[in-house]
Amino acid sequence: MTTRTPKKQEIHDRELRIMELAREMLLTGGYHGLSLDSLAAELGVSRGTIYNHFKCKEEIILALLIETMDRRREMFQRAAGYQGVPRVRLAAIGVAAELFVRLYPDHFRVEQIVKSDSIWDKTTEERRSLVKTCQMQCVGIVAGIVRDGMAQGHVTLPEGMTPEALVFGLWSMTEGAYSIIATSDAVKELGISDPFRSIRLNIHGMVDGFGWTPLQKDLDYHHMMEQVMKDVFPEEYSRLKQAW
Amino acid sequence: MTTRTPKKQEIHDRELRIMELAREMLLTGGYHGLSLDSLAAELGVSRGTIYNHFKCKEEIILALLIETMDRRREMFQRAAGYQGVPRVRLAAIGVAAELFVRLYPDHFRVEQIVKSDSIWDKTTEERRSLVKTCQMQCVGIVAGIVRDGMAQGHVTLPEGMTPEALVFGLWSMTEGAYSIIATSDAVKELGISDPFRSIRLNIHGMVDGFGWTPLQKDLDYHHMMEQVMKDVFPEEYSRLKQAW
DNA sequence: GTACATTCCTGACAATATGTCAAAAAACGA
DNA sequence: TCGTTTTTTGACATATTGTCAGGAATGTAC
Repeated sequence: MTTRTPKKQEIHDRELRIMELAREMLLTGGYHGLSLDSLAAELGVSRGTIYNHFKCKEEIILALLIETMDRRREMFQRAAGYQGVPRVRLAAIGVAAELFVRLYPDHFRVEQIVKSDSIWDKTTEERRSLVKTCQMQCVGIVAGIVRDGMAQGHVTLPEGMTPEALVFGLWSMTEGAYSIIATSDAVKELGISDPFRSIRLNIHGMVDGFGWTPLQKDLDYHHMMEQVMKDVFPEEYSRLKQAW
Repeated sequence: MTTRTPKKQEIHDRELRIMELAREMLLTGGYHGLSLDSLAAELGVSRGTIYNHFKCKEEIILALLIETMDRRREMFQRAAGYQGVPRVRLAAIGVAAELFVRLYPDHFRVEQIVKSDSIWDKTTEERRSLVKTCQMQCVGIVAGIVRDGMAQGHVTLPEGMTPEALVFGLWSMTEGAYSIIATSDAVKELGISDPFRSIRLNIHGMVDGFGWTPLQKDLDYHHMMEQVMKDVFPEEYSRLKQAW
């Protein structure tokens, strides 16, 4: 199916190379660093050929975003399947989120660009809906764990608060934290040596605040998260340790 | 001092008009919506004149960012001066943050653009340091309240967690939430009718999680925040109500 | 009021983008 | 091998940022 004809194969391979190179350029030079002129030159094709693969520059960026978003969803799914009480499974999601952002730090660069620019008008409905689907699935996975916790009587949310609202809080905190870490050197100047640990502590505090058992003081979450890494994300874990 | 000569006054006035119009264009069309060509045309001057005011397009954007950041810092300062126990003062900061983002929704648009684009190289050191100073001052104000709470024995942070780390968590959550609200319609689809309320609940939960007294259940924070609005931000409050 | 100095404004110019498309080239199929 | 289809090309149209020499307006001294 992949190698129907040599030509098809060549085109398919080129698309991969376009995205690889585009990600590199975007990472080093931001939106303006991704020049279709240089991209085409570097690839040894004309600019017209690039437009045969993608309708416009923005479509390339969105394709890059979807690529990593998909990877994150896959990691979330694996984490959610971890054996244990719901709160531990929630912590496993945290492990996945942190591993993801540390393994693919350029993902946030791309996300920022997508958020800042009014690129949505130019892109195809198909790709846009892919982004949204991916987002909602991630939220759904986490909300499912919250529901499990409630069903098992481990946590009761305040009046008028839905599981999705709690997930929204978790999502906001991680999203905001990673964005601040990536774009500001404020964290260093605040004397925060390990911002990821800070966020973990904050999230543990928040979950504790809703009385979700077992509470932080009754379980060694730090040790547990190490375990999750080794059990669920062995490959990613070793890759991260190599990089550091 | 302001009206030294008619000419100086004219130039000064024009700078205000440039920023006003630039903000408008940036808000409606993002980074690319701000075209110096149209800007100059609309203002009835040549593009060269714009460059007499600002070194480059990015400087205009940064100037806009600083303008609103300054306004937020001023609001934070007022909130921190509210009479009450530290936790209530912290809630007052929350009121300020929420009022700010609702009164100046375009601020986040500008912030996203600044974060996404590699504009920092092009801008002057002077403006860049203004941004950072403003950030650090906001954090400092909130961290001071946390320190007050600790000094008065209302809260004890976990081993190895600094007041700045807690502020980092609060900052992340609000930053992330406002960014998600502004750029994704996910919140609506999640059935979250009032995302600002959701964030308030999450933050209350988090502060509760650290055992900061008086706890949420012992004080009517909802009523208290209404009071803060009327006491500390009467003008902003009425302006918000008008807009809605 | 006039002449001179200074400041300010202009619009053409260079450089660099993106996106389009007719025509050329290559690949395919019988 | 030859006609058909697909793919690639590069010139073109259009738009944008930033520069700068020269000209216009303004301020100043007498």
